[in-house]
Amino acid sequence: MHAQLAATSHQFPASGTADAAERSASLRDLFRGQPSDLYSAGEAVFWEGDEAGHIFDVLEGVLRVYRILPDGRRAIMGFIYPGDVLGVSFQSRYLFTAEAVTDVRVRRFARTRFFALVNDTPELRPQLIAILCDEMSAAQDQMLLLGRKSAEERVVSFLLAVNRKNGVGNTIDLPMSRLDIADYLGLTIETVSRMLTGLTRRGLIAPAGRHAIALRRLHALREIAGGDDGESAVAARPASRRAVWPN
Amino acid sequence: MHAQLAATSHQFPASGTADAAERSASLRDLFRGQPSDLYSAGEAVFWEGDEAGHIFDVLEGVLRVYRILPDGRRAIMGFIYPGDVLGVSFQSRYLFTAEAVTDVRVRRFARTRFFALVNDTPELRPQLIAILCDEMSAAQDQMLLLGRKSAEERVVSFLLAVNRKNGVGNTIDLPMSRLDIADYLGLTIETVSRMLTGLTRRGLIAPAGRHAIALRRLHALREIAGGDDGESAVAARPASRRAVWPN
DNA sequence: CGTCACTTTGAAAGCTTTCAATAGGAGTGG
DNA sequence: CCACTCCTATTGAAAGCTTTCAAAGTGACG
Repeated sequence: MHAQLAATSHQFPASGTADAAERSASLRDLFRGQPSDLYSAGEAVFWEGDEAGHIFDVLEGVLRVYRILPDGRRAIMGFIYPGDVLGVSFQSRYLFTAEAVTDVRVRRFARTRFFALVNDTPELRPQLIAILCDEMSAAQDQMLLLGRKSAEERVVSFLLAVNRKNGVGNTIDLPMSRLDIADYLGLTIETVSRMLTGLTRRGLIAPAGRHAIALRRLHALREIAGGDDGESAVAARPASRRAVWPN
Repeated sequence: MHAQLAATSHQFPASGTADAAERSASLRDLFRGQPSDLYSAGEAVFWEGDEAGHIFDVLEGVLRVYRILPDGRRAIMGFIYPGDVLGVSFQSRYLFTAEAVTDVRVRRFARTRFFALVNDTPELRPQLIAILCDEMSAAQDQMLLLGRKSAEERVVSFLLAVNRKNGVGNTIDLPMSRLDIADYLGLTIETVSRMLTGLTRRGLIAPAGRHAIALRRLHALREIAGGDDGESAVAARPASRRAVWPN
């Protein structure tokens, strides 16, 4: 349930699961009617340090958001999927660069107007807080991963997170390159590759081409991942995405 | 300016620097009149997974907030200082344990009532968003540190962050143990110790007892830290803590 | 002043990275 | 439609940084 991949975004529940109150005024409805922009794979949507002019609703495609150290080392803070809202956790400037991994379609909304509207709409305010809390939760999962997990645990955690967020029946799509994955997990491409090879050899996963992997033994994988988040945690916290401001 | 240490808290400007608008209704004013609770060093204020009943204003002392993997590995998500507000980024449950590093005095406020009040007070709403954005910013700094910095860079980044947040003339107080620092930086106590020894040998720092360190050559230290955040970034983003909702 | 916990230091081991080369795929042009 | 080229991914071997294991040193506290 916790959007581990989306360090800086929030995925709303599928429309079918929204209750009446939420359906009547969802944050993402604000983007309805906004013109949609296209970005080709590799293009930047905005740059770290830019004036934070807009907030984005991702309709199609996947983005990576990252920061870079002066000497060029890159750390990817998260991958943004369709249904995520990108850019809510900024004040005046973007804290990272957002780049299209695949071709991407987004709707843009002026940040100023976005906050003004949310501020004026009582039903939307808790949703904004919920987004930010989800982002913090994902960021903390990632800090735990980066600070205390082994290479294999990181890779498996990543695969499971992708499966939760975007998986279709235990097969996951990985549109990003190995370098992207490595920079997200604090590893090198070689290490990521070796871990995937090892998991394959043990029959835990089955790569299908470069950008798809079938997860074979979810239970074993979850055990490897560390078990700190994921299904078990979800079971323990079923309502975590619901109302924040208890009206 | 970004509160790198406070992964889950927000430090308000000193009262003297607050402008008129902020002074009239600061978020922390909500805690005025609340009874203050004392926790001895080592005591937990709340536990990960607990129902998130309260939000805390830290008056004195330092806290550590952490998560633990099933096998016992610990990752400290941040240290909370006086002036920080703890617990705003939770939905229904606490995402981590908060424990007193030193004796601590806090004011408690029911989370439900806190959000209700903020929701009903237009001047406070942007402040809440600002807190959450600052937390995200700190979390991202930490992800960059954990994912892409060397042991020495991590230790120096930490020292500089403490100096920015709590330093008095280039001398910093480190109330937490080496184990706490290690678990915060994704290292071991031995590595932290070795890095401090190395920095001392090179004349970059001068330990004064176990829990205080004088920073000798700030410029050189900043260079080691990686230069991604800190003073330079502050210079480039002077107004980042100010208004969020552009009224 | 002694004990206990924390910190520092040393040496060896281990995991990940680095450097290097091979393999595999996608896209392009003939 | 196939061959060629380039980019990405995988694999191998050695190096390096951090950890682990162990022991000595230091400081706080009773």
